[in-house]
Amino acid sequence: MTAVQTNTAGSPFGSVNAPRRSVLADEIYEILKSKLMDNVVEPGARLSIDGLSRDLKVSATPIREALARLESDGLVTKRAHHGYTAAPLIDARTFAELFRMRLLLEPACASWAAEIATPRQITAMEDLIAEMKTPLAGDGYESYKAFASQDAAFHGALAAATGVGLMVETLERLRPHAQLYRLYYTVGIADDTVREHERVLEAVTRRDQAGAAHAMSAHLSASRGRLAGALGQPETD
Amino acid sequence: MTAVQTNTAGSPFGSVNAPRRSVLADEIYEILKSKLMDNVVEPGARLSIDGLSRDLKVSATPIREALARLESDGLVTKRAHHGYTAAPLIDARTFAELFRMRLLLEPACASWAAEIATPRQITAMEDLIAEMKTPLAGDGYESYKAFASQDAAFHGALAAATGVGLMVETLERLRPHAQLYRLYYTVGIADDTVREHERVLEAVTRRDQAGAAHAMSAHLSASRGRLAGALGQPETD
DNA sequence: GCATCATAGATCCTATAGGAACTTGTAACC
DNA sequence: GGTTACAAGTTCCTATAGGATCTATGATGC
Repeated sequence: MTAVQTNTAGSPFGSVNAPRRSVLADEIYEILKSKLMDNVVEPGARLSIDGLSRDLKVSATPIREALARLESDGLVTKRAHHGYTAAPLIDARTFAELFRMRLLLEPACASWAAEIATPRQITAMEDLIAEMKTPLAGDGYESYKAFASQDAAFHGALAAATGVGLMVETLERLRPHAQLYRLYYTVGIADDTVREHERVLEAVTRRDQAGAAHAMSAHLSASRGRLAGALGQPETD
Repeated sequence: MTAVQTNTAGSPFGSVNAPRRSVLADEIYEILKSKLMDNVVEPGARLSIDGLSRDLKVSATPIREALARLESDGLVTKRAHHGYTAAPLIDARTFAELFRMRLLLEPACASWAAEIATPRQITAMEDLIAEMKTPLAGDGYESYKAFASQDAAFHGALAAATGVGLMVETLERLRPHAQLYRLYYTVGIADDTVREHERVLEAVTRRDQAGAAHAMSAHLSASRGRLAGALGQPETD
């Protein structure tokens, strides 16, 4: 945890001359959420309120609020009088549940998107796929993280193309990519993923709902198979 | 804490002699969550931190924490420097999305439960159905609330019977019954609901996965039709 | 050597105080 | 009558202080 005080104005969070559009607690929330999603804070790591207060040079109050929100988000766990801990790394059971839910939700998501996605949304998804084809710069860990981020962006854009806010929220809540991205490090980046995304988007583009659902189902099953090895378990089906 | 610790008669949180298993912020969270889920706090109502602090006779700190958690839960909304508001009543769009997601999730839920529900879990669901058949005591509003609570309990038990924690969480997060129960007041209590629950459970009991899914799908479609009138919109499909 | 107890330090939790921001009411002006 | 400016009151937000709880370490007794 490094100090955030980078501004000569004395405020940790930007110019004192600009009107505040958010409050400190919101900003702390975003900073901590980012660190948790990016695994800058390791899964299972202790999060000390006093420590964060010192590091971020703010009082405990906004820290507590931010952590309370993150608890409800499922990103941290809290034990009374003991403090907060970053949610643990995904285990085999959660992995299985996660893919089971994804295999229920995301083919339907693709099908719905095939029904009503706008040309603009489709173009945006094409751009995301093109971006995924660009060789990634940087060393191993960072490139896997970037890949996972692109992967997540494609799935997120597809959900948004359904126009069903509750689908977007439901998938966001599962946080598949934040939970799975570390597994990419073991199994490597898969060109297959990009091709599978392309097949999903082709079906969406030609308004083939069943095709989109099938392509997404195949993508998820393959993804599960690729990642399962990283968990030290063989694929079960 | 001195005021609460020495105040036996007026303590909002029970006996001062019992060891505290939770902290004040947790208890405030439960109290407020209960009031929001039960609509004791009206949808759209202002929630004043200072007001709650005075009413509950605690400082603003645990109030703020509890509200922060409830914001992430989706039960309240917050505007910086303006305060918190109870989440608004369900509108037609959210209603449509809610049933769309339920029709995706809950037939699968019933199917999964048909696969692995234990006899004990099935018996518990039978008990819940029997309870729903008991004529409800009390006046209109309270009986509709009780009915909605029983309805929710049956669906919750079914989700638990899948053994998939993420399914339980996902359905909990949608909070269908807390959002819909007010609509029961307009359309009345439906004996059909009980019969539909019975059909779902019969299929689960005989391990008929497709039958369970179909029965749940029929139940949700019928429920949607019954409740849609209360929204001032005709059923669209 | 092991178990128990006491102590110190760290951390968590809540109350309180003070400043910032917002809302409402009133007076002055056109 | 409508508009603008200002003041007062209310509420939100954060820092600080103090007490409660937990953890680790050392001392003592068996």
